[in-house]
Amino acid sequence: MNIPGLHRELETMNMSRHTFLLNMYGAMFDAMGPSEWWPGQSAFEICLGAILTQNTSWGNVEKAIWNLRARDLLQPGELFALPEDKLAELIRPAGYFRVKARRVKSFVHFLRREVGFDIGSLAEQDMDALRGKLLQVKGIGPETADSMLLYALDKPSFVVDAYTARICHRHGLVPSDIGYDELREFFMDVLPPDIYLFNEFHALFVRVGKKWCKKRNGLCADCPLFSFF
DNA sequence: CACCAGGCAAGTA
DNA sequence: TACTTGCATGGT
Repeated sequence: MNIPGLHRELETMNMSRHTFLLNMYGAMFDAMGPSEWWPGQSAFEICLGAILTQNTSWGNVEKAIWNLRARDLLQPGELFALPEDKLAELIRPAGYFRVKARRVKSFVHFLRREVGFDIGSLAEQDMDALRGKLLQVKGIGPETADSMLLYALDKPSFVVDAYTARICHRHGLVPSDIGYDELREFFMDVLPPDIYLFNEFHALFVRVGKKWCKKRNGLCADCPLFSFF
């Protein structure tokens, strides 16, 4: 893949993109240790969290999930039966609660017609075909779909998010306006489709980004990736 | 007070 | 197709 605006040619550093990315991964892992993502006790809970955390801090999502857990509602059938306005009130702390109630509803409707609420059997489907189906569900965009595929369904789909784009752009690897699918391919084109690698890579980007790559920040000398600038 | 958080869909031109 | 806007709570 040729990316216009790429202002760091890794080849001139006598290094392949494959090697460079794995070195970044190693530096982050050495500094942060394993992430043990995604938090959640079931595949369905992970999918739910993927919707609830859209543009929202995880702490707020935890409160919403706790509300559902306390009522034993962390199952697709239970949420299918729950009126949308009741669901909205329970997930209020996660923000955008009316929008997200609708999105959760559309997801459990998808589960019912696709696999009869048996989320485990989703994992038997081909990854690309399943990704296409998830993207047709209103409220599931590319990041949410890939999070579900990787963290809930054990599919090697690389998850890209705002931190991934920000970090890669600051390191001169990609243009700032790169699209989601292009950035995903930037990784998937050269990395082995390894579930553990993809899991940790995304988690480490988020953890490192939260700590050292906030929107306003410039370069931080204590960032584990500082030597990659 | 302003700004941000593990996005997405719908509306507009 | 390419931009813009609404959604909303809670932490810093």
